[in-house]
Amino acid sequence: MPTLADIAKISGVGVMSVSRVVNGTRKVSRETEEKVRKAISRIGYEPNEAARMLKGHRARVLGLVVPELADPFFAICANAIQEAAREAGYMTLMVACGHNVAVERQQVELMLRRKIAGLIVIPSSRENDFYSTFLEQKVPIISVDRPLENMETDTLVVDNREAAIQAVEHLQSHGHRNILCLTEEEIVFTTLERLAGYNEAMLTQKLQPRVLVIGSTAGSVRESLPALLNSTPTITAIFAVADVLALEALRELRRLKVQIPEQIAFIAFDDFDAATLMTPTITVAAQPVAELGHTAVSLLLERIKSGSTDAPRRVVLKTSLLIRESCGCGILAKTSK
Amino acid sequence: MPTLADIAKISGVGVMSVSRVVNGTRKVSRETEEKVRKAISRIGYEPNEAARMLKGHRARVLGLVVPELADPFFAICANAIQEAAREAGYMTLMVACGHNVAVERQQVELMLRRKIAGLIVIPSSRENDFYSTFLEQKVPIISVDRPLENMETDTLVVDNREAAIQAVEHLQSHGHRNILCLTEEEIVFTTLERLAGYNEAMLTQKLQPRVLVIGSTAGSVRESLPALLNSTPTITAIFAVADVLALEALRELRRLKVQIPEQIAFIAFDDFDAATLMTPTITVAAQPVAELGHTAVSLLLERIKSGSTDAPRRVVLKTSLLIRESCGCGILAKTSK
DNA sequence: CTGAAAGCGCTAACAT
DNA sequence: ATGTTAGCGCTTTCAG
Repeated sequence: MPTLADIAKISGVGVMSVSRVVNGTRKVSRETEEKVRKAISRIGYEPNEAARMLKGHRARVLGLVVPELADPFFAICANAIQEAAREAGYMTLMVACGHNVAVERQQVELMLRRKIAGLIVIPSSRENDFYSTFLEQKVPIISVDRPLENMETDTLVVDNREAAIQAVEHLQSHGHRNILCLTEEEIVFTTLERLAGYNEAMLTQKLQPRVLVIGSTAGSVRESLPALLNSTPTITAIFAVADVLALEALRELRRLKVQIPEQIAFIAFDDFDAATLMTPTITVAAQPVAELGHTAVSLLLERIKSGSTDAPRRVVLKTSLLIRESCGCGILAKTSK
Repeated sequence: MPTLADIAKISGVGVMSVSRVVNGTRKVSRETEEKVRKAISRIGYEPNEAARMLKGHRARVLGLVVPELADPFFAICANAIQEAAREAGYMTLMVACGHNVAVERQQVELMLRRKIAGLIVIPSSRENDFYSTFLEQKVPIISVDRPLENMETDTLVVDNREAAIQAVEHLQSHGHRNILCLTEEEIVFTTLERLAGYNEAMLTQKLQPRVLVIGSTAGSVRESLPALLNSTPTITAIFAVADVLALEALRELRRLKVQIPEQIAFIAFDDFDAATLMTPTITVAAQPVAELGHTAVSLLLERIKSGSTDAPRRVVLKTSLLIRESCGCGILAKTSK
């Protein structure tokens, strides 16, 4: 693999001329450019990025840390991020840390050593002290979907609370008063916000919030849901704060032969594939996932280019309630309960 | 950001001693090690990977090229790859090229400049001449899911043909003789193999293959499927060679109020989420997606470590037919047709 | 076991 | 417009 110097020797010009031709940094005479191009195309040449970076420059690389890629939300978001980064001339160093903070901490340090220009992170947990090293080195960070608490970084989230309120109010508009909120054990920011929205919407209408916390084990829904459905007063609607929860619950309701939306109306978070395939189709609060990714890159690049250390920004994207059948909208003769 | 030399100065030892402590390369006396560690923890130190690489070493980085991440198959595969790479001490430079060869070509060259140690690729097209540069520079490649044609690289695929045969034979065992194969316009390797398997299974039983090619536009199924279902002889079963096709077809069948499996039995490729959520649940030919990812990394690392240029290997993983309801297995009184 | 020197491939900063 | 020089931060090499 030939170096700049090799090309210089062959084409009979100085190294800097070659460098200038390769990078288009400054004017070079027609003929030297010709000579250099000829030499390059003859023996081939690939600039060595490592050498370039030694001059103190940062790599044209963005770091991306997500909890995992198997989850469509993260995957679609990562896809959009990669795409946007690429279009801006950056490569993407990606880590799926398996929801594991130890891995997150270690990999993030490795990214720093590789001199990434900036970092986009969907934090796996509340623990995030290790990101301070980035700020010390003036490497900008943006957190997506969940904030990095107590960190002076840009943040991009969706309006989870408002989305939950919308969903619950919609169920209420169908006459439901006993609405169950299905939430998860692991306390992540988004879940809490949605739960808060649920509570707010219920209390505003002076309704009693009823929350079922689902453990992380697969059979967890199966254990707890049936009993709850038979309790008094009878639950007539369910709001699930995450798609995984919704899927499990729907499987269980299906097994119990519960009619949706007649016996139980249902609204879930996230517009998962199956939502339009099931009978009935599922009404969901949809997040602008790809937009989240693109926006994250824009915000980050802005910081990188300007080098500004102004007060961190918090950008909030809107969700949209996709009304389908499971909320009861498909049913013509809906009697109020 | 302090350098090795800084640490050396502070701790009052030579740079090489510092280097040796940091890398654990060779024996260092207790006390120098002590001094160095102290200095490091006092002012902090992060090795500069770029400088390390200048000595001709390749980066501990694997390249990963996939068509996109929004598709769960690629996402789960990428997830497994990242995980396995990380566990082996490699970072992952990832590109989702949007099924676009031009992007693939360009990004792959950038990876080369970054001195990646090896490349894992799910090719977006048949065009792949640009990968030859890697082989020239002795950077190993492994192609996953689809082979790199005419390239001397390791390949990891699943047995698509056999999977299709299994699926079609299963439908035949239910008495179906008029089985429609739903396939896509874009001619990718996997699709062709599955189609070939379908044809083989049909011809073996002296049955007439019937293939419907679905265009890439969303409404394509809606246009062509209804007419076909009314044609003679009546189709009684469908085999869809990809999950996207299956989803579209299932949506359409649902709209047409076609009973599955009574009127039409159905088997699809890929174990998509919705398969267990729909009514009926969908029988599928499932690929070992995560295993595909892990195996790819193992094979690649083997090459990287050994540096061997032996004949390329082709590893074939088995699929499994997950029998659920849509094939007709749930129906007790199944009359042969 | 330790240190000094050379140089990896490139570019910023000066020369010319 | 072009060439020359001096490093960037590290490790390989060779001497102590």
